Amino acid sequence: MQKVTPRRARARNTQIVLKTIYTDGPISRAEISRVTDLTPPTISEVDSTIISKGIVEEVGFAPSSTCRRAILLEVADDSRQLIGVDLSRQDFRGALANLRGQIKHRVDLPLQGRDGDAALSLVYDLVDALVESASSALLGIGIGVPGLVDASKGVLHQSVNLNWRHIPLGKLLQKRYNLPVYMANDCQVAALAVHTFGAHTDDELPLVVINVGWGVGAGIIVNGKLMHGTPVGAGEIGHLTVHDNGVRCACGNYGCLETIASTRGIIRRVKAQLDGNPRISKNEFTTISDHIDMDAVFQLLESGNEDVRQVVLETGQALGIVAASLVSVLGSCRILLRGEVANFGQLLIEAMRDEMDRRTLPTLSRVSDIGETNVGADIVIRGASALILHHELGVL
Amino acid sequence: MQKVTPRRARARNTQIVLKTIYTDGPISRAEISRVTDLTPPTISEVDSTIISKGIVEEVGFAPSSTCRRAILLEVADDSRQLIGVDLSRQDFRGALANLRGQIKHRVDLPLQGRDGDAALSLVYDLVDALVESASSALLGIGIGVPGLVDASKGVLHQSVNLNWRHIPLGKLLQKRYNLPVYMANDCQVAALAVHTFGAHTDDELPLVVINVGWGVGAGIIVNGKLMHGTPVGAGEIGHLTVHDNGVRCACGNYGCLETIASTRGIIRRVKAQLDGNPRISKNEFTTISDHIDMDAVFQLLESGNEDVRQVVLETGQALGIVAASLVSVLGSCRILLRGEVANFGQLLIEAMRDEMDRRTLPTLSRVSDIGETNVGADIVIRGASALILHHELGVL
DNA sequence: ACTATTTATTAAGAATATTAACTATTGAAG
DNA sequence: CTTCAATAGTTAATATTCTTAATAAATAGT
Repeated sequence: MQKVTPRRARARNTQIVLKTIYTDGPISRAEISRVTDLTPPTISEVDSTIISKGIVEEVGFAPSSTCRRAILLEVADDSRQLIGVDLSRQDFRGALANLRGQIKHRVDLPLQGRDGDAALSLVYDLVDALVESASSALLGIGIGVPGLVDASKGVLHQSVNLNWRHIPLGKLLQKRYNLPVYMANDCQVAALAVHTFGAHTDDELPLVVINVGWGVGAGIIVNGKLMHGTPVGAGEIGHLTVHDNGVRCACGNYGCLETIASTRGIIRRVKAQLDGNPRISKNEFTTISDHIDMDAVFQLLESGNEDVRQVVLETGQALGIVAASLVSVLGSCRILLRGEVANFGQLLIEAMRDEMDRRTLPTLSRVSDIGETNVGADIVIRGASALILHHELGVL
Repeated sequence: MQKVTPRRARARNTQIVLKTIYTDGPISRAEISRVTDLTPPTISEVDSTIISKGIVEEVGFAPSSTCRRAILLEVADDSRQLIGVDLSRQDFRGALANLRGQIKHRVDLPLQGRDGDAALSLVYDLVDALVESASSALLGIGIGVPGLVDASKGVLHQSVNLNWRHIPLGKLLQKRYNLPVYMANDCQVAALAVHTFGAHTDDELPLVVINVGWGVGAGIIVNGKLMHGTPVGAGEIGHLTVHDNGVRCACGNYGCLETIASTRGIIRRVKAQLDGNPRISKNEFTTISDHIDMDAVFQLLESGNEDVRQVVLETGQALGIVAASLVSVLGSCRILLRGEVANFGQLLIEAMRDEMDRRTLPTLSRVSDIGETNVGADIVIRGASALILHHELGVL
């Protein structure tokens, strides 16, 4: 708990005003006053400071009748830039985004198998290039990274693929660039992107974004705040057991969600199905089942292959089991899928929904939702930049 | 988001000071200043107001050498009273508690099958009696009630046994007694009791209190705050499926946790085991298996009955499945059992632990904890009074 | 008695939000 | 064209609060 000084009080009220302009703008001072319950003089004072900083600008007049026209204020979207970094792929990606999370400049650096210090130095290269290209003042650096992240300390405890352990990435970058640095797990950051830039309207339900890729993880937002876990580990659903007698997982247990609902798991099962079912070998994509990748799986599904359909349904069931857990713990929530697997569309989602309904209190599942994310491919980069928005401007 | 006025800033800082005295007291003004980072004049000012209100008092001097002795401040435990009400039992119970949650006066009113308006009027009788008996100023009314509660609106949406639906209990009581009223689900309130009055030291891990009684529910506290669900439903784990081909549950699904890990479920299974195993009928407690209750189950277990032991292990496994879900969603956490079932002790807990370990990421389960609550029989009453402490005084 | 040291209070100063008064703008009515 | 009602926005004065700086108080050792 932090004490409240007049300065902090002002900072907080400024955040409230800024958020109001960000979400409701263009908006007049008088209207801000009504919405926030702050008095007009305070609004004027606060506005004059954020206008002088260039974050907000006057953009014209509101139409009016029988009285003075109101001056409309709007956030100057390009007055600041955010550096969003996505370290969850085979290539390190980063971008400069504006205050709306719109990407202005992109940098991709192929990882080419690097890990450890070499990978770290690639992060520096990436951010160097972005800082170099910035066309307006930088508000900070946001990072989405796979693995266990202690967001409050800026420490990446474990990232298997990068062979990083207990890297104080936050401090390292903060010192090098002298900018605020915020980091979180890539799944969490993706959830933040949906929450901040997504098209959903109701802010009520807890939001869960499940990422199904090489591994499986979830980002959870409750009451507009990211659940980090204390200190780490919220949303680590990939190793929840979903098949009592399933295959062995790298974690040592059996039947983890990742063994079923991950690109690896799906491809493995499709292969197994096809191998046991030689008639399929006529299909051009699968003459040698070793060549199967997710694209091949999608095409097989589209061509009406029943084996693949079964695999997709199984995947949905596995995800449905976990969805039931999420709903039981968090209460009714909105669950969104992300990753290549989302391309399975309604077939997957309906299987998931059925399984969830079967496994959880009807009262809760009835008001819960399952769908796909609508943010697009840059979801992690944009989520990472949203981290900065949240912390620096208090926007949402 | 609420604007910050000087008045609110002061209120917040007062809360910080009060909390410091509550948790660290007896403590001197100078020490409070160091801990909270507020300056000595502010501390003096704030203290003088809460001392004049009687909530805090000077209780002597700190031993000192070579300098002026510090005056120690302490919360006047009995300067205010809290009304805590537990509506989750067959009799309605309530009590007057002091600021430490120590119970000063108790009222029990047998429900005798009443429900609906008759039950509501019994609540009035209960609170009437408590208000009557109050020996110092009342800070508010806290209520723990079974069912789905919208805490922010004070509405009880559903309480099956009481046959209540959408009762605005908060408003009703607030009007009748003109006191602040806070309510939450009985399981949530129990978690709050553990968090506020329990003996655990680290405030880090999320805390989950699982109540196993006629039904099963959990209260979840993350970062010192109760998760309510939005608007309701967090911790409703009773109807998470744990047996794929289990028995039918009242909720319409099959194999819910409640069908296994509840007093009903346990007694049902013990009966079934004994019925299929006639040699046991020699046992005096079970000559007619219809007479079995939880006491009989405990005695059978103590006498080394293998069937009952199996039932307990199964119960632990079912709870372990749910524990795995909790840990996967929330991250590592401390899970405490409460209710009659906790009497099974280590046998149950170890079964639960084993199953959880088998079903969740070792990194997370390793730093998670399973145990029993240490608050005692009045846990709901005390938790309900803790609700008032939190909201009115900001203590924890 | 004097001093060093810590505690606590008092007095003055700076920041902030509020109230009340005032100016500015706009379309419509006279 | 002037006046008026209504709303937007600013200015000046006031109150609250936290902070800094100065002051008083207490205590054990010298």
